[in-house]
Amino acid sequence: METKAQALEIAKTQLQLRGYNGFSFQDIANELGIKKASLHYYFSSKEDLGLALIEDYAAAFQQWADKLAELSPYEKIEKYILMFYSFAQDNLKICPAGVFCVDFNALPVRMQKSITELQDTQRRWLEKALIRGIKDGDFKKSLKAKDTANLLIAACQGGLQLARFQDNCRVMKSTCQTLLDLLTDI
Amino acid sequence: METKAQALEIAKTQLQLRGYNGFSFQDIANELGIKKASLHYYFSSKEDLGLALIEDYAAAFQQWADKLAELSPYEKIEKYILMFYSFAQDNLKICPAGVFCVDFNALPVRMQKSITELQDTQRRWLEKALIRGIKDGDFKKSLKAKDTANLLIAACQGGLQLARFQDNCRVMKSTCQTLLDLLTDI
DNA sequence: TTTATTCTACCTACCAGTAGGTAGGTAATC
DNA sequence: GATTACCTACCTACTGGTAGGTAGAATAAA
Repeated sequence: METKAQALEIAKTQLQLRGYNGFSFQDIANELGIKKASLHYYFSSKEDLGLALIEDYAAAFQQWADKLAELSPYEKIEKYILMFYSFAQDNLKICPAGVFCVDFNALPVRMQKSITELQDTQRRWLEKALIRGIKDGDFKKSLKAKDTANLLIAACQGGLQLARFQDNCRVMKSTCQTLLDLLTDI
Repeated sequence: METKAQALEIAKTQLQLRGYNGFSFQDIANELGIKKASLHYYFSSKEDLGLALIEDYAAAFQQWADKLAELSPYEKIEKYILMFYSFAQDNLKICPAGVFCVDFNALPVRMQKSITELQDTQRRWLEKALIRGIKDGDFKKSLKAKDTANLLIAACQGGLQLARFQDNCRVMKSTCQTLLDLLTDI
């Protein structure tokens, strides 16, 4: 079972560094030191691996969100940005969801559905936090939760891409901080 | 010469819909109704095609920017967002630069350089408009041009991705409008 | 004005390499 | 003896890319 988890971990890294069409079973096998065919023992197809990757990330997000339940809306948003920032810090990785977006039209339908769901979950979580945050005065009263949630996701995803182009992970942080300031300032 | 331009156009569409690793010479040849080998008459390698794609987009941006020289800073930013929105309107395409970001680490060095330059050009253009806009009072005085330029790019790029996931191009528009409001409101 | 040459815009046929994937086997563990 | 965790050995389909050829248009030389 160790091997499967390792394979998944390698795949996740490759995905975030090179995109879904940018890595192969062979790459993973090489890094693991086993044969490519053996990977099919764990993942019957690349679609299968892709789905596992998405589910994994979805589960990690859920777990992450659960830990933050007690925090204030503002702190939640801060942590959300920080989560993305930690991607950038790690070799300028980008978010899995962002990766899949680019390849979206070249993806199997089941993966498309799964990734869309994941994205929806994140948006709903953000929206919920923002609704409370706006009511509580953490954020500007004039904000609409839905649009703001989208803006936050966009800034985080886009921020990761900027960081990669500028070869500097702090760009992502300052970009999102700029937005955060705009959301709170009265 | 017509064929080369057509090939480039098809490649551009494929790139924006499926990513750089999501289309092949064969795809383009099929759509053109010529043989794959004949494409190598125009583009000696895929890297060559990729570079042409980037240069093409860079030239188009320059031309676009030149036409806007007389507009006010605020109008320029508005048009910038609208340019991205027109991508989304056209089959939920995303920005070429955003596409290349995901595949970045899997790209030939020359392409990496070229795409980074393009991104820099856009950022400088935005920054210049913002510096004037902030001084003129089009935008909040407290804004830093550099960070704001990055935030705008991030929101546009990210907004396109959101639009694709939500299968609705207007999401991109409302996301960026939300940001624009935040940048102007006093 | 004819002839010779060269260029354009493709073609067929092929290459090595890699993609995802499968069939069937083996050695160790429960 | 069944299950687990691999393996070897293969397959088909496709990738980017090359070698060599050709019909026809353009250009230059006789």
